[in-house]
Amino acid sequence: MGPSTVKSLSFYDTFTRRKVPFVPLDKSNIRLYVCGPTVYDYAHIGNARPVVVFDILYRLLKHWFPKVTYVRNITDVDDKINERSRKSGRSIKDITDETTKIFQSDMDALGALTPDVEPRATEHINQMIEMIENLMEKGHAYETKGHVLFNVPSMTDYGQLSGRNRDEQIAGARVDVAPYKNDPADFILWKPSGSDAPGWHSPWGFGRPGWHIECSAMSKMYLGETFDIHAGGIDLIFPHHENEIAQSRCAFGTCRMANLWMHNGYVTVEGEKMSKSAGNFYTVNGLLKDWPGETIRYALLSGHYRAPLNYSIKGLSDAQAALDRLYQAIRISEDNGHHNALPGVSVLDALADDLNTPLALSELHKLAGAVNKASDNEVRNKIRSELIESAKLLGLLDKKSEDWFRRGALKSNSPTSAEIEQLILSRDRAREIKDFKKADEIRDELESMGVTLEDSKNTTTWKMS
RNA sequence: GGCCCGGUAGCAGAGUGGUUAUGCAGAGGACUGCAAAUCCUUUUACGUCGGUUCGAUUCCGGCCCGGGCCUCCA
Repeated sequence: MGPSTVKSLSFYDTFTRRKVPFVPLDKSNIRLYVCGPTVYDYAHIGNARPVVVFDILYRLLKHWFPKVTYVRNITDVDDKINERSRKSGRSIKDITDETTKIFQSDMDALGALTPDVEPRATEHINQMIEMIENLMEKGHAYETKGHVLFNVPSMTDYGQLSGRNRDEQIAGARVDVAPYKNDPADFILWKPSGSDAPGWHSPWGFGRPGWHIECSAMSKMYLGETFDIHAGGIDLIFPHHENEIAQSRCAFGTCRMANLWMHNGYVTVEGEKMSKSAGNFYTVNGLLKDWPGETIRYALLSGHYRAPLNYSIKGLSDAQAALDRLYQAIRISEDNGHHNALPGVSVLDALADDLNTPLALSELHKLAGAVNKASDNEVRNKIRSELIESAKLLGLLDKKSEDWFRRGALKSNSPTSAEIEQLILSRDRAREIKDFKKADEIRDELESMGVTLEDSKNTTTWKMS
């Protein structure tokens, strides 16, 4: 082994369909945009995947560069929201405000850092209108019957991200072409609102924006006309990101919107794609009632972000077991001085190579094994610090290990800590007088309450099993 | 129809042209009053048929199987 060398960052770019070295536009400020949620319902585990995966990207970039600006939008104007409002009788603001709050606290529970900016679409209507006017002036958009549409044929190299030409997509279209479109591929920038939908005054009458324009307008506002990385779920490649590119590049006259496009794979349930429309989804909020957020996070990281991830309860319990092992390694030497440790090179390398989180996790386990095996205290503490610093990059192991193992608050029927400590004391007394029958009875009693004891040389610790 | 991904041991899941992934589960052992945790040893692999090669799970091609996208979608 030579001296430890850290690889440079490289990521798979959807646009060029290959792994490319990361070359910042501006080393002093890395600019990252990730498509955020449409706030009308609880986030499901599939919505959480890009949040967690690109949270690691954010952490990694922050480790590499002095400043990163991370923008994740909140889509709070959308026909699905309108429909939810109509059906529930609740106001749109009520729904979007509450859903946003739940989303933020759920993602927080998953250990995702808060983005630097979380712009809401409804607070950027003016920027969108401005951009649409710009597109019209340049001949890329037209108005018809209250709708403003982007004219796809006006952009000669449309379709590069998704790798399909215009004829192909028209030939394969599953949906009838709206009669007001000049070209079947054209898409909506602005549409009219009646009394039943939210709207804003615009040069084209009272209306609301189309789906794609918010990301173009808000990324421009916070990150500029061209920025480093644009990321999101794989299903956003077409049409969402393709159309964002069309809007931004045509409005600004740039040759690219983002330098690098990253997309995470789907989460499946029982091998099938999970989606709100299919109804087969697990919400993060629901999962948090049964599992620590860190476990849910670990499970999301156990597969490579571009590969499909099959979600299962088995996967969660595997993740929990894996975290138990990591926390156990930290636990055996809880209070030692910090060593100003740096993340392990192997962990950094794994993440630097297109966010290889499964490999990074395995390196964490190797470090944990090294901690367990270390005979020298000094060495053990050093590796332990390295483990903790490495895990930070993955947003893991940030709790006190005792808190991790005593996750009692999760289950309402669990005994209190005081009750457990009391029983342990009784058992200790029994053990002192070698009444092992009684000692074992007490342990069995605790076990039946979900508490596992661990005797060490001079003390007994416990954990929730 | 067009385009794009995969198929690795019991499960999950990396990776590599020849050398241990990793976690869980299984087997044996150490430690323990007994356990738990930990440590040691250990059993199951690379869809299929060809090609390139001294050598392929790893590269190339055919085939089989599975999945996704083609204007709701993370």
